[in-house]
Amino acid sequence: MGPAVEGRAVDKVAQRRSELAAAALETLAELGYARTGLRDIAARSEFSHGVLHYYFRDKVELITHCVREYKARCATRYDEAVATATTAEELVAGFLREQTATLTGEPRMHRLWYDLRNQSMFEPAFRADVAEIDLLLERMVGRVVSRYAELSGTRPRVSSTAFYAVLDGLFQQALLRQLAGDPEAAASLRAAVQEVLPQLVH
Amino acid sequence: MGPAVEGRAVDKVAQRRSELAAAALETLAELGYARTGLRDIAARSEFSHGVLHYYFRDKVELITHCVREYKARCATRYDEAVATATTAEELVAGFLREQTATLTGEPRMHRLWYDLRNQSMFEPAFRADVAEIDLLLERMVGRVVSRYAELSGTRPRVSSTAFYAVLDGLFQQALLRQLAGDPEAAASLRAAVQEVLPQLVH
DNA sequence: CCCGCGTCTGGACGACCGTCAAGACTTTCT
DNA sequence: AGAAAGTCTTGACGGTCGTCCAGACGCGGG
Repeated sequence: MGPAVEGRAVDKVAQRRSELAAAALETLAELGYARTGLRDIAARSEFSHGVLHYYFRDKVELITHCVREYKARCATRYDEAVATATTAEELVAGFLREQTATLTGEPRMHRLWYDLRNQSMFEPAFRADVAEIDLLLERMVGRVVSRYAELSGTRPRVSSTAFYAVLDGLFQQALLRQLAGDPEAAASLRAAVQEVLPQLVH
Repeated sequence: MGPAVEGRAVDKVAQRRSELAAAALETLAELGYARTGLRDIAARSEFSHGVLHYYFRDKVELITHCVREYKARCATRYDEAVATATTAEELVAGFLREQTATLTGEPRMHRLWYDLRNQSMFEPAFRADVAEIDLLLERMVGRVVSRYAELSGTRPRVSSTAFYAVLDGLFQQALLRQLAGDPEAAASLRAAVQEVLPQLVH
């Protein structure tokens, strides 16, 4: 029979799905979407490849589930900096610290995000989830910007949509350089943001 | 024996390589890197799949050659607008016209570019070519910006590297929306650029 | 105890992949 | 004309892919 308490069963299944999704994320971050097979994912977990179809209908559902879990981690990255900063300079410093830390610390995770976002341009099945995460990220940037404006007594000169796109473009260039082995990548991202940001909020 | 005049032979071979590269570009733009096989490419040409290894050592060289041909087309997109504009407003108008035209007219080609640029984050074999194209695009943007500054009697407030990253970020967001079927994608790109640009050059 | 169910393994399937080689066809030179 | 070189087709190769399935394993309830 199934588990005595249904809630427990759901939890157990959900936990295993989460476990497998974590292995999938790690694999995708290392190999990229184009080179990742289900056997690669299973090899990074403690199970065999067959179990993936026990917990997920197919590959698309597995990756979709991955992306959903990934989302939760990302979209709160700067919230602490927003909450603790008492001056505009402090906020910028906290933002830059966090941004460069994630650039050098988790570059593989970020290239995965860009990879999946690109896949959504080809594969409609990914579009809804990608758009949702993108919106979360945009709002996160929006919180930073509006707090900055508040602290500095100024106001944003551009919409938060545009702001997010701008910062994302700068970050993506830095990520390309970081992954190409450029040791100056983080520093020049810092410089570029400090160059651009004051122009857009003043 | 081979052709009588070696120059002709090279031309012939180069032409066929170009022909096959064009078919490859079309296929990649339609299917994306992850889903494109050599047989798909051959099917879009008038030859069979075996010929690809006659003209290219392997898949990587084929795609690399594609990307190199693609580069030539892209990096001069705004040059005419730069050359003909006599006022700053005219230049902006020409830039925006060209940008929105390419967004709605060749979205598949642009998603391919972003796809390949992302692949270079995983596959070192693509890095050199991608970096080279990115540099060409950056310089193209640089020409637009410096001409704008010249015409308007102002000066750029940020480096051309940052400028390129910013515009690229805006374009990428618009492309995502365009491919998701948003009919407002081009209009909001226009709006965003007009919002951001004056802040960065004034 | 053993039965039944949830869980997991490991192999098999057909399809597709990049690569390659044998040979047919075409063109060019002697 | 005959030979040789260049060009292209075809089919095969070993491998990997996503998917599926028969069965083994563990475990709690009859």
